[in-house]
Amino acid sequence: MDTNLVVYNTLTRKKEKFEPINPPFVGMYVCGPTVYSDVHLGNSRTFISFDIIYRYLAHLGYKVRYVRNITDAGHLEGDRDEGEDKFAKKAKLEKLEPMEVVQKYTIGFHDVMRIFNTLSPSIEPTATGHISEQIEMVKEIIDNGYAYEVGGTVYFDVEKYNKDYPYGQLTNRKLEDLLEGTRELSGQDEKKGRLDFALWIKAKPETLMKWPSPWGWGFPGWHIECSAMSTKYLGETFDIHGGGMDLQATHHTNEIAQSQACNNTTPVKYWMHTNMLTVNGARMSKSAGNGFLPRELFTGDHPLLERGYSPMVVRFFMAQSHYRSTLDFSNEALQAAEKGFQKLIKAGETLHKLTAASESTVTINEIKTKCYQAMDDDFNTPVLIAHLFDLVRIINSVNDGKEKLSQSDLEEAKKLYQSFVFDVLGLQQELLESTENSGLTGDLIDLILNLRLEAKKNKDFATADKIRDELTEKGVKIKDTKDGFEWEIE
RNA sequence: GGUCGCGUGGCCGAGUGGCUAGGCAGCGGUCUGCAAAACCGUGUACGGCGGUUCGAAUCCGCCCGUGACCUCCA
Repeated sequence: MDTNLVVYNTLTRKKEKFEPINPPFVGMYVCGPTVYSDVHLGNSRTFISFDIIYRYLAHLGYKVRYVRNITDAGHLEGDRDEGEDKFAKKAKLEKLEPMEVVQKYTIGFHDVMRIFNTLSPSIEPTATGHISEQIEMVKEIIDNGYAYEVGGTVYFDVEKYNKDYPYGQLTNRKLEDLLEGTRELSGQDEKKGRLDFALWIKAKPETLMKWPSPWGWGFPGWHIECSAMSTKYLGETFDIHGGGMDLQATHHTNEIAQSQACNNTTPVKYWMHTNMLTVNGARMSKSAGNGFLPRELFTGDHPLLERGYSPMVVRFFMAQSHYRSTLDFSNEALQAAEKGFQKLIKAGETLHKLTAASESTVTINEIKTKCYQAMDDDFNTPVLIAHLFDLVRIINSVNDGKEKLSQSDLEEAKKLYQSFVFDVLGLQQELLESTENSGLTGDLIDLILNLRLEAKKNKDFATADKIRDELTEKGVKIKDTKDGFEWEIE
């Protein structure tokens, strides 16, 4: 199959035509969360971005195997292979078993993903579930001469590797430059090279999460899980590997080195990285303490938030910027997104009430072409949304009787709307009022508004306005129509 | 210090060597008893200074500002 899709490849720093290795199949691996704490909004952005990418690939007809891991072991506090285990630390803090920590935050992560309407990956493997695969991989790397063991810990020999392959390729750096930015080895260090990193780490007596291995009891290094699991489920070379930009320099660089050293082949054809979410211009991060939890955002329970914003508003807000751009968070920007989102969704409702004319006065096909062009250009969702607002204008104009759509164009418009708003962008209608509309409350509001209608007919505008003002104050928005009214609860 | 970005009208945010991005807000109009919604019209934006070019916000150079990574974080 042939498409016009072009993707930006971090590896080459260029946009490239997307040509999967085994079409129509596409293998995509995305680095998932380390489940030792709540995911914040910045994390969510990456997964929402890749959700849209996944959805669009599927929409184009690719058979995508989407693998997103759960890191539930082996992630140390520092990346110098000497810090405390993140799970053990959290477990101590919360007086839990490490696996209880894992369970708690895995469930929390899934909840957030569901609320944001992201599709589940095809496979969601865990590090602890693939210890033997990781051990096999480490053995292989040792056999190939790119790793060495010191007292139960196995290190990757970066300088050796760099003689054969470009270690700093992903971030366009030379080994010398990398070495410069690294501290000297201290007398106590057991690694040979300053850039060497652990593939397998010897357990200390107090280590809780540990497994037997050829090098004694220990646990895997952080990077090896992704190499092992991507190889297992997607093969030695697969199409897309994604993750946040912050993983590029260390995690992904090491991942490439490990896979290459083990399998003797380049692991990934297209590397894709999403940019950071910022707050007041600075990166949202756990350590900076400026990270929002999704829950705080929805309820507005955060000092920086004026009020809450719904999950779909947030999703729409994110889609309004390109995944490779930073996105800055502010109340003003969110409120603008909220209005835009509502406009888009309302037009969708209007679309289904339209009646067809004998012929069209506007063309839908042109917009459709532009929508595909936008997404084909490295998943350019902000441009896609701009075109969808052209469709919105047409829908509303037809509704106002100013433009006309033929039956076939009307069908085309519905299809277009469904495809891009719901299937690709993954937005949903948030009809909080729908249950209320059908209940007693709805009946009562209809009753009141019918009384108001009579007042209007009698030119008793004082009463009519009073009813409207008071209902508005209670959150019932009223729109008068030609021969009646519409209302909705805010 | 090294690597890579970014700087677009009131706010957010795309983009292209010459042709309207879009959303929100504002202003004027249509509609309406008045509103709301919708629609129409409206903004001569691209950090600064040079250079290339018939033409640059878009390419090049320098400068200023700012951010990310190089140390845990998507």
